This record gives sequence, structure tokens and C-alpha cells, in this order.
Amino acid sequence: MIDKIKSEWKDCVSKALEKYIGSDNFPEPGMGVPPKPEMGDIAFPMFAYAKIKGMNPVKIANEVCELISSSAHPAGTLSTAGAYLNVKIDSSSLFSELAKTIIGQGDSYGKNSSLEGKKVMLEFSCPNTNKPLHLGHMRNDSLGESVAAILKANGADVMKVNLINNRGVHICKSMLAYKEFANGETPERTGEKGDHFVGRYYVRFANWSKEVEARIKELEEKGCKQEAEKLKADSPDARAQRMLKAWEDGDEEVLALWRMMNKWTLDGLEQSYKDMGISFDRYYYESDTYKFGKSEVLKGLEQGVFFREKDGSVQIDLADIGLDKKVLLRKDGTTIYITQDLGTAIRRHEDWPFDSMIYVVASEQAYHFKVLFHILKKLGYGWAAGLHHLSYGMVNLPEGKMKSREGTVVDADDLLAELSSLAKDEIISKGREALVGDVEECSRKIALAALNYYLLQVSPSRDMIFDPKKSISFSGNTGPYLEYMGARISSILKKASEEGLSISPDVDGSLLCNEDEEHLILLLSSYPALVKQAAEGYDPSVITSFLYDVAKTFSHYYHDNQILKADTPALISARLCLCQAVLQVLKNGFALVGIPFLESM
RNA sequence: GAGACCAUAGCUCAGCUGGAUAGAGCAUCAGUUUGCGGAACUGAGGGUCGGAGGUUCGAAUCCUCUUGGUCUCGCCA
Repeated sequence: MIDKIKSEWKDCVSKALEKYIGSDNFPEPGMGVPPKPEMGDIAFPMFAYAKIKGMNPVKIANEVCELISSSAHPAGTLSTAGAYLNVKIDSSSLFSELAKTIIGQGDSYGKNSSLEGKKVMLEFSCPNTNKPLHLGHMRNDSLGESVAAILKANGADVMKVNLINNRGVHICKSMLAYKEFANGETPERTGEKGDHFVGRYYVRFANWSKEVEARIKELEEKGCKQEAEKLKADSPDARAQRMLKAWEDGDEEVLALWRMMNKWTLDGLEQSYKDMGISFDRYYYESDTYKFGKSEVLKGLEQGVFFREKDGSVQIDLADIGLDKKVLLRKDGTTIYITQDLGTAIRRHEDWPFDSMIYVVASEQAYHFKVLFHILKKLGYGWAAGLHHLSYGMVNLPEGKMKSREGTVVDADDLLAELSSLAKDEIISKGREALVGDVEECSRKIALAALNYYLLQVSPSRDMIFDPKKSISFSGNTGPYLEYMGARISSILKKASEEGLSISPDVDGSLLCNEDEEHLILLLSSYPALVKQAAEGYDPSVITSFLYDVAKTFSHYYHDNQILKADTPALISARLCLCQAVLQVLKNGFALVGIPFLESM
């Protein structure tokens, strides 16, 4: 709606300029926003025309302003400030139509059909099945889930997929440690979550391997070469490698162990996803796709896209994009990471012919995706042009990087539990247990808001510092603050209906004429354009900053203006209607960035 | 050595395809409740936008160079 007004004004200014300059050979007027709201809502700088006319831009602004004012023009008030031509939109007259749109469309307000008919596959999360999720995954999952919601809001047909990294030597490591040390222990028996249980054996392996290595070194220093060699041949790492070979050869015992432990981990991860509000439409498993990847590479070899090195390995020369050679199949015929990813991409396009596929993967893999996409193009897949790597930076801690070796990795489940518990403390200390109903559920939803908002407000490409203590802060620019605004507005509306006041979009919008009201109306009407912008850049932070802006403005408004006790019944109705519209837009925005809406908290 | 990403207030971050006096939050200091949720609101101090050139009427934003940081350049995933 606001877009329409803006483009009408742009046309109007453009036409006036044409008349003023006396030709249509001039740059389109640029549009901006004045630095202060009282100056207006749209700004047209006149500098560019100063040169053409050989005149002072201030004079141009004044004369064009007069030219427009003296004839018919779109609704709004013109003024000038220096070389700027400013338009003040009549927001209160905008409101009645806007309110009808927002309240009428409800949850659909802000959605559009710009990606209608587009099939977008979105890959994210992609855990290993040897340990639980950590904070890094949480940024990935938050981004993936949010981008999916944003693309859907733009009309795209989105398929969320997860690729489970369930094979490889790292998986064998936890299996081997389990076999060696567990004595038949199971998650059921210890009461542990499956992913944590398996993760414990992965850590156990690492320590074990370190111990043995130290012993080997000791023996070598003592000169006991034979014994050292013997120990080396039977070291944990050597045994893990042998286990991998047995796995690939289909050894039933190894496969049975693998199935059992994978299930434990996946059951655990499934629970974490559920707790975090993450879901997928389809799962892919590396164990299913790696062989297919191999056959595709061999096909490419026949086609001459790849070549066989003297040692028997299959490679591709990437000199055409300024890169080195890249191995696709080892000399012994086994596959590597990229082989599997090639297979997965091709299989996915067969399964569900997407227009584009987005990989949400950390920026450290930028090189990998550059190579992957290029190879798919060279294999002749036209759809490879629609592949995109949504790269995001690392999550660091205030103390520095997370390092698994130093035990500084923040576990996802632990973090969520910690945040929930802090939220719970807050509910209890405020004496709101009765009000919120299910305290546990409410705490969890506050924790999610805190987490998702904190992770999504930072531009994806940047590394970020996650401070667990600061993230749970309940005041300031945080997820809980936004939720709180939603709850306060809900509370007002609830009270209104208890008092028998009806809320309808049929109100006199012209009564909403103070600065905050005007600002709110313009914000609400700008929301649909932002939903589009967020999709174009795959950037949820567009939505988070908008939501904060709305909440902050409403907070200020609410502080200074009475709603239920406004001067006249007509004003009460108008303000209630505004509240309803603000609440609806907040809710709609929340849904795009993983902030659960709470009626009360 | 080559490439990618990043550098904005004490700290954590915004800043849309170049526009007016570079903005929030936290922290610090000072205030606001005879009111619908104080998890709130208001105000103050705090900046050479890493540095140097260039393009432009105009640069945090675009270009070049440079400094610093992170990551990558594996027959690991």
C-alpha cells in the first residue's frame, strides 16, 4: 500500500521534473527517507538536476515543489528542506484501508506471490551421527528454519532437507570406543539422551587415542621400536580405519552396531529438533548417496569431463576457474566428501526438480561449494545455475573460539535448558505462574525467542560472539522483549473485550494523528515490502530489526497514550484497532524468525 | 604464496541499490508510576566508520592500494 503511494509520488515528481527541465533526458529521481519523521516520509534529492540546469539545487527543489503543489498530485503534503523535496504521507487516511487489509488478511498479511511456482530446496543442519548438536548448529538451524519461512511467505514451494552424515571414519570412532568400553551399556539403561550417550564414546575414543599415542612415543624414545610398531598397528586410529573398511565391505557385525548407534543418535537429535522447533520435509543419508555419487563420477569420466590419473584416481582440472586439480575418487576407488555431495545433488533434483537449492553451510566451506557447483555445471546440469551457498560465519564465545578438544563447546540441549530455567526463574520471581498456565512450556518459548532472535539479528556473513549470559537478558533489544510487547498488547485487547468493547477495522483513522501513531501506521504498511526484501537477500535480520522497530515504537506510544481510557469512544475504537493491527504484524513477523507468540508471559 | 569473508561507540550489533546532524542495545550517570503488564519509558556522556588515495555535488556504503583478523586452498568431513 505504501509502495503504491511511493511510486505515485515518484511518477509525479518525475513528470514535474520533465516539465521543469524541458526534456525527458534526466536521471530518475532517487527516493530516500528524511532523517527526522517531522520532515516527512519520502525524500527526493535534487542535486542530480543542478548540473543539467546549471542551477542551485535548492532553487530547483523550491520551484519543483511549487510546480507540483499548484496542480493535482497524490495525497500528501509537500515541503522542501535545502535541496530535498519532502513528502509527508497522510498516514491517518491510509489507516482505514490498512487496518481492513491487516485484520482481514490476518496471518497472511505480508505474504506475497513473488516466488509463486518456484520450487526451492533448502538444506540445513546436516549433523554427524557421532555427537549431539552444539551452538554452531543452532545458528545453522535458526537460519535454515527462518529462511524457509521467509521463502514460503513469498509464495515459494519450499522443501526443507537434512543430510545426515552417518558414515565415515569419525562415525567408526565412537563405534569402536563403544565396543571396547561399554560392556553392553545402552541409553535406555543409563537414562541418557542417545546423542549424548554416543557423543560420550566419541570423546572416549579421542582420549583413548591420545593415551595410546603417548605410549607409542614413550616406547620409541626408549628405543623399543618393535613394540612401538606393534602398538601402532593396533592403535585406536588404525582399528577405526579397519572398521571403516569392514563397514564398506558389508560386515554384518559392524553394520548391526552402526544401525544401533545411529538410531540412538538420531533419536536424540530428533528430540533436540523438536525442542528447538525445527523440522524437515525429507532426510537424506550419506550412507545412501555415496555409491550413487561414485557412479555419477564414473559417468562423467566416460563423458570426458573428468580424467583418470596414472595412479588410478579420478580427478577434474579446475584451471578454467583458476583452481587446482580436485580428486573425486581415490585410487582405491573409494569416495570422498565431494563425491557424495555430487550424488546427493543429482539425486535430489531427480526426486524433486527444484528451481533452486540453497545450502545453509558455514563459510569455511565456501571453496567446497564453489567446486561442487562448477562440477555440476560441467556435467551439463542446467539446474546447477540455481544452486546457492548461504554462507554464515562462526559463532564464538566471549572467551574465544569453541574448541571440542578444550571442552568449550556449548551443547545445544544444555543451552536451551539453561535459558529455559532462567526464564522460569523470571516468571516465578514476578509471580506470574498462574497467569501463564504451563510454566515449563512458557519458559521454553521465551528461551527460543531469546536464542533465535539473538542468532538472527546478526547478518549471516559475519562471525558473531554469543554470550550466553547476555543472550538471556530480558531487557533491551532481545527476543523476550518482543514477546513481552506481544503479551502486553494481547492483554489490552483481552481487557477491552472483557469490557464489552468490540474491535473492528471500521474506525475513523483520522483520529490517529500523533507522531507515534503515524509512525506505527507507516511501519505496518511497510512490512510486506520487507518480507520480499528478506527473501531476496536470504536475510532474516531484515525482519528482526523491523520487529524491534515496531515494538520500540509501540512501547513508547503505549507509555504516553491511554488506549482503553482515551478521551472519546471513537478514539478508543481507533486505538484498539491500531493495537490489533500491530499485534497481527508482530505475530506474522515472529513466525518468520522463530519467535513463539505468547498471549501472556 | 593464492583466494574468500570481516573491521562502525568501552562491549555486542544495525545502517536498504551512495544522500541531510552515522544509529540501537548493554554497561555508566541522571530521571519517570494517583495509568490499560516497570520484562517498560525519558535524558546525558561516549565515534577520525582500521589507514591512505580515487570517483562524485555528496562516500561508513562504490574503486584501487594498504594494515589487522578469521577461514579456505586434503585422496578429512
